[in-house]
Amino acid sequence: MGEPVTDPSDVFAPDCPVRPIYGDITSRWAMLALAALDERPHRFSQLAGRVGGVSEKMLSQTLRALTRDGLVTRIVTPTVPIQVTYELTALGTELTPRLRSLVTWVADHTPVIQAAQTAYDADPPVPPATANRR
Amino acid sequence: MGEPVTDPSDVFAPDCPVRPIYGDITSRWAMLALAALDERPHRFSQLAGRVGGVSEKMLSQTLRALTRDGLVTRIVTPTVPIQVTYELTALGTELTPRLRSLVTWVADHTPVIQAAQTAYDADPPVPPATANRR
DNA sequence: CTGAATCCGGTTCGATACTG
DNA sequence: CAGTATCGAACCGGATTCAG
Repeated sequence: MGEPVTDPSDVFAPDCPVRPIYGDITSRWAMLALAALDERPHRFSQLAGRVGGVSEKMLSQTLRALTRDGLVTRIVTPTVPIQVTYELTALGTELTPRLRSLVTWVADHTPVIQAAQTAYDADPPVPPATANRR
Repeated sequence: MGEPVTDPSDVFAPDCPVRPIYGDITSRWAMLALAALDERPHRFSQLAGRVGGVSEKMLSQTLRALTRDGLVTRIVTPTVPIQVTYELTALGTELTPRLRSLVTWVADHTPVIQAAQTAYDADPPVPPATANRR
């Protein structure tokens, strides 16, 4: 009966609660939004401008997820037109250094990694042998 | 002419080379594969068993990307049946601590974050007020 | 200005079957 | 054992449109 069905605290378990949260945090735009907010609070449109390539939809969606996770605060100033500012919460501030550490590492090693990619692409291991040589 | 079109070294630039690499590394299964390999080398089927919920296709695809990035080594032992072992490269070993730091943080704060989610869901900000109150 | 809602094509994902 | 081929299902993400 009481087996090691799946320990919720085990990241390797399919239903580990850490997975979805990790997904929120490492998502394509979340990393950039958090990096921007780590510099200083931003308004929606400022973020949209800072995070190159993001659509309003994705930005909105990303910010909502981060706000829901308690990493970002959404502050509405009832001016007219209305104004909304986003800033990191204490929790968010605690997280960003680790995220930055990761991003920085990747940035620092990008040349090496790109070299590895080029080498790999130049001589693809186990090439499409099975692929129909039409 | 020569404007600050987009600085490749700027993560906020849409074409920053760091983005795709970052994507490889933080992808849903990459994090788990790297975590497993950080413990010790694994064979394909061992990884498939360790990483709960991953399909062979995704595992294969993930490992190929990591290998291409120079983070993982693929070692083929021509026994019969053939045997393939994956292990971290020096580069990969350098990366995993930062990844672990991130995962550990999330794991440690999962309760708090889940509480935030629950609170958020209980009282959705700007609820469908506009939604037709028929 | 700040988003939410909708439409919708393209990509990704997972399950299964099959090959070397 | 270690993957690849295939196919339908699910999700992602952009453009557009509209409301508060």
